[in-house]
Amino acid sequence: KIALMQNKKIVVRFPPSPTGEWHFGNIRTFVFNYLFAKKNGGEIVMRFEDTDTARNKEGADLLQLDILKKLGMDFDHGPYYQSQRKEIYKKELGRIIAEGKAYEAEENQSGTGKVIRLKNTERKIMWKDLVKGEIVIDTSSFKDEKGNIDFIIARSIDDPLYHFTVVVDDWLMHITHVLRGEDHVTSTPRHILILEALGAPIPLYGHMPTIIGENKKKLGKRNGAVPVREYLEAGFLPDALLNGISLLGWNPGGTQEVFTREELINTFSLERIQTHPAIFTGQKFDHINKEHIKMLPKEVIEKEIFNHIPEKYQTHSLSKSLISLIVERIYKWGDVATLFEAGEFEFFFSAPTLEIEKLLCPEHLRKGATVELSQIKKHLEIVSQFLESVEEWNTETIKSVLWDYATKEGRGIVLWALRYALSGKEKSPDPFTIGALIGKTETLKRLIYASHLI
RNA sequence: GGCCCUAUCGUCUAACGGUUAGGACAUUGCCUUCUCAAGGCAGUAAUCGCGGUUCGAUUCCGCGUAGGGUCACCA
Repeated sequence: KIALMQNKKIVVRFPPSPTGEWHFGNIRTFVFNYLFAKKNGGEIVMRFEDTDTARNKEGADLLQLDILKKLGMDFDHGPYYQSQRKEIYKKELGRIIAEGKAYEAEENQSGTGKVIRLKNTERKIMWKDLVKGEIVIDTSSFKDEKGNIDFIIARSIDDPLYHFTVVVDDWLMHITHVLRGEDHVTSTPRHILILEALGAPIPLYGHMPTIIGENKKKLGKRNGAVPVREYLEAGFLPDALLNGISLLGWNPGGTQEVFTREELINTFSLERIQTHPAIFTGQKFDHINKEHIKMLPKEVIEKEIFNHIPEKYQTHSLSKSLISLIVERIYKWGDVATLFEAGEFEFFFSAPTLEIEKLLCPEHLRKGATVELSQIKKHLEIVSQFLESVEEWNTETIKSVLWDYATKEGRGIVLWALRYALSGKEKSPDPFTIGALIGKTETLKRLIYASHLI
């Protein structure tokens, strides 16, 4: 708010460590930064915090950047790498030492050198957190086991630690809003102290609640943290993912739950971020994704589905006709292949194997009538005769020629037998649709085969 | 354990002192020209506990309980 009043351009940052993959815990922080910046015409700085070279993972930065790109989350500055900014930290560190605000201390964990500490006094530090409200923390809580309140900001003049580098960068990169996870709440007073020593302005802080796993522990590599990449690979839409992630710990107040990217940006506000942790289950993601699929143009849906049909079926002329059947059975593109792999549509491509008894419909569909295989045989033969006469072969004509007969003889009985004869499955699309798709010749062939079985 | 934060259906959440505590996902049942899918309708399900303040508390306060975060020469 203050920044807005000063008419200062909003600048946020996203500072991941290149130590692993995005999961829903850490990506959510960036999503909120992204939405906040876009909503307010601000800018985003991308900055890798890679000063702990031992923890860095080769290529993690590129993978993180790639995911961001796939999600359509762009940034305006960077990516910067802290490992390439050591001279800057050295200069600032040297300055505050010279000014007497920090000092070299003799002690050292390994006993082989010095360490740099920031001078500190016991006092209360307060800031108005953008999501949590006013927070007061006493610096005396920084005391180490020896009672030393001066905390370490660098291993040496050439080797600054996280608290120092973040603060210097946030200052030099003109960050106005530091929006980060709740795990940084207790380090905020340290940052303010360093900022004061530096003579730098203090940005606005906002700390979002943690996302926890089903065991109520912080989401992490070892705790249910599914990589966002896997969701992308499973065929979730980027905008749907953004929608689902946003709803984890934020909502605009009404009953709307499906939002386009634009709607998300327009309605986003820090005030409506939740103050308690949210459990990540991924439960709503399927549903949200389906809703997003429905918003897509018909041609796009058809194209995507076709592209996800396993190759060996793609070449078959039937594949395109199956699309309308597929669309209502999937939540995400990856489900298309799953459907085929599970053999759900196998009968469209080759005649099914049948078990005679299954031609009889289940008890509860018979409406009290007794059914025998000999009757089924007769039904199948008569149905074949009806179909024989159909000239224009499609779902409607097939249905109309059979409907009265099925109604008279018992729809459950006749249609079940017909459908099973065509599909070999207890659960499948309706027999008229199947018949229309596989063609008159194939339909009659399967019916005759089934009746000969009896 | 110290310090900080939090507490509404199974889950995500709405209700800025007065509601039959709302929605969504999931779940259950029914309907929808046999099954499945899709769609429609309906149902089950929550204010952590105890004290205050108040005519009236989900809402404000205190205590308790529970959960989260953090206490590095990691970030």
